[in-house]
Amino acid sequence: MLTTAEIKTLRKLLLAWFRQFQRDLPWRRTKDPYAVWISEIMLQQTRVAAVIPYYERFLSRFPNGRALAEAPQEEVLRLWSGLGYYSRARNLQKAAQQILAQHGGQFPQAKDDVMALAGIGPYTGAAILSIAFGAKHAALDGNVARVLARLGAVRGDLRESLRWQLLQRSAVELLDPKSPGDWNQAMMELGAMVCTPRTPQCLLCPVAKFCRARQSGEPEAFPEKRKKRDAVQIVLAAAVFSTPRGQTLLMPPPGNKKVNKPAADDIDTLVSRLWHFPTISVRNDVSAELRDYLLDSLPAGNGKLHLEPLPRIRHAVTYRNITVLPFRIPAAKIPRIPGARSIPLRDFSALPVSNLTRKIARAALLQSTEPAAKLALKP
DNA sequence: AATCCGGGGAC
DNA sequence: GTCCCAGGATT
Repeated sequence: MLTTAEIKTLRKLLLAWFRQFQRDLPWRRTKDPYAVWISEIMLQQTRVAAVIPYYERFLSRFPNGRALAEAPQEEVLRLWSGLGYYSRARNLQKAAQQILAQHGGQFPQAKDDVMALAGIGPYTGAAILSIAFGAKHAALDGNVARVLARLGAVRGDLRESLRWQLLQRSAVELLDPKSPGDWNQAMMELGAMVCTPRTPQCLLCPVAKFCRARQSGEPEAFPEKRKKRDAVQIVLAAAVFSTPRGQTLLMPPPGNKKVNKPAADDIDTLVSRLWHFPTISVRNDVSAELRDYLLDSLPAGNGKLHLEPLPRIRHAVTYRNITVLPFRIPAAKIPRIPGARSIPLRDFSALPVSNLTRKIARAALLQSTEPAAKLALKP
């Protein structure tokens, strides 16, 4: 436990450090609640470097809540394509529509109203309210939890309910009531830049003298590592149709089916419910199973299918290790399948796709015998 | 309380 | 290869 005087000193030291050394990030140049909101959603479980280009593009395409609320969902997903956790984008637009309908397009300032928005939980609500409105809410995320666990030498799994509540109380106690937004960002910045998971830079830490983990001699021993579930191996086969003009075929986002518990190799889930190559989960004879699947889905009389194996692709999502075996299928024209689209293999920017689909397209391009394709790839 | 959802940079 | 990231929704 820290004394009141120690807490005041700690606040002063950390805030001074933050104000001197903070990174210049795009969302720190504004207090517009809409912009702060977009940044906080994008930053969920996603690193700063990955977010920056998406943030810039998204705000330039959707400058305000109304533009976001009134856009086609596919356009929102298209701007999110590649960032992952696509329910964030779907919830983001839903919340924009809530704000338009219930708050006249103005981002709400009451905590209950903010927490009622789709995709906004305890962390994000506190972050937006403190940063955009200066409200006194402590934001507890993974970075802050680690910093607090080290400051107090907290043992055990931080995500455990009671322990998270303990950390939440610590966060509230330390919160600087004079500048809650800067304080929350300072705690996160410290966690991201100094008090890092593996090798904390205690020599650079402005509050090291208050840190019990440092006093213990092994700060990196906090917090306790959490155990992960065993990985499942999955093998998929994907069809990459290819016309002389460089067009290929993508299947539309799968509709929402009422499956309680999808299998680990459920294709709809693995393609993130976005546009995707014709894909199946395979067991034994890969090309034969893919051929059978295609002959079933294609209109009759499409002739013979020539399947050329492409280099295999590795992709990891949560607990799944996916191997994709792509096949290039030369075709004079793209077969007509209801809902499917013909698009250039070289440019998927018109449709929302996951990075798994991008990887398959890239493998097909690299393998292409067309010289121009290789030249166009490398900048 | 557990599980799931993407993806990749840092180590 | 492993870890985990400015978490939230769902069950």
